[in-house]
Amino acid sequence: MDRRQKKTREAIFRAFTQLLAEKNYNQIVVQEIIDRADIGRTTFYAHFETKDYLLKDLCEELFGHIIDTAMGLPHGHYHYSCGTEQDSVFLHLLQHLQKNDRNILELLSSQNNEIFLRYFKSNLKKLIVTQYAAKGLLKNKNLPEDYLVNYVSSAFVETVHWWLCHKMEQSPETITQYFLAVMEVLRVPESPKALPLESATF
Amino acid sequence: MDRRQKKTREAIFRAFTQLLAEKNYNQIVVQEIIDRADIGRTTFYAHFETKDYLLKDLCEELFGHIIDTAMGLPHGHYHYSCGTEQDSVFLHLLQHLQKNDRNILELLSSQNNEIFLRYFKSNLKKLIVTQYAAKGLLKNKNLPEDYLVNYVSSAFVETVHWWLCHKMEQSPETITQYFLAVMEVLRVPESPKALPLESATF
DNA sequence: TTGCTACAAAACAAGGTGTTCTGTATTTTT
DNA sequence: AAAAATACAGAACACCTTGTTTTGTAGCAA
Repeated sequence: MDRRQKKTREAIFRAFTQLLAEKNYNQIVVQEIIDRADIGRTTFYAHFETKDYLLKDLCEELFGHIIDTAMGLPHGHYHYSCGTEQDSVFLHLLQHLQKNDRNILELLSSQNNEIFLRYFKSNLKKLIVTQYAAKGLLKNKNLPEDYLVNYVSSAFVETVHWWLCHKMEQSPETITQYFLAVMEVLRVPESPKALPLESATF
Repeated sequence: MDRRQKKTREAIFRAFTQLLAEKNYNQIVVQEIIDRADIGRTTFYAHFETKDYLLKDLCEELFGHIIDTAMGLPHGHYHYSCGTEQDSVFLHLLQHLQKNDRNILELLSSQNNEIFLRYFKSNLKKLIVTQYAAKGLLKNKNLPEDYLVNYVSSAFVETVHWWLCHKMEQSPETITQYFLAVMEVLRVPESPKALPLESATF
């Protein structure tokens, strides 16, 4: 790829990312991106058709990268047993996030977080499907499989969101424990018969 | 309230709701709302400062109404036990949705569903806090309470979303069962010691 | 009736969008 | 190295949307 193209593209991404961390997506105007990236108006439109496509491309780069890395992990043997969830894909994702690769945390914590959490969830679903559902690991005679795929993805993304709202004070291990705790229901497809009601009673 | 004001306000809401069911929120321009509501430009701005405030007011009317109704239910005694979850607030919410009061389903199913699901979740959180958390029903020694509030709210909204995506083919009772199934973990704050791993192994 | 209020219509400036044109610099091809 | 292709800058543009202002009319309430 032409060195000029690459530089321009990166300048646009950088400017856009900065702006997204500062203000609402809807309030960002193309001219601001152009000014901050210090490029010509024509150049921007030569690279991206609209602001929406720019966002799409940015997200694909960001989450594609994170998820692909997680997918590349040795898999198929993520066992949950108290204290030894070291090789969970989820723990790995959290650790990856903590590193703040490509300043993704600024985006996930900004006022635009819903946009990015949506992309995150969308990519995570693909991961859940290929890593778990496709291997029959999400079979449950009481619940539809796609309901569970959506459930697991949402729960994880919401866990990440909660973590970010708490300024990531907890360790990735602690957060993984929280998540696995609410996922525990997946381990026992049969309703437990007579367990003591100790907390919530719906 | 002046009869004219009321009529205008309703005409704007009606036009806006129609447009939201048809196209993306960002692509709706004020002039379209004005044209469809058949009012003067000045009149619109006399009622709503911006399109965003219009959306906010609409959502407050819609979800405030639904949640308030649910809050008005006799509460404090929603017990889960197989087959008798008839008086769950959640079941009641689903039944209320099914009635499609104020055409809320069109909005929740439209391409703008994320906007409305967000408002839904926000109001639902308040309900969860006042109906459950404030009464100590969400205490769990392993998980923070606000984590659980967010978890329950998200899980329910995602369940509703899943239901809508499946054209609401299942009965509210079935959906309530799905939801309560994944909420089951809240009933047993202690990790079960040695249950057989039958399905997912994270 | 007398105000008061809501509304309509038209015009307006300001600002954003996406395109076109011209000319220059950089990269790639021959 | 020369030639051709490509990426870019800058300016101008037609067009659209926004939110306000102005003027005049009709409905409502005291």
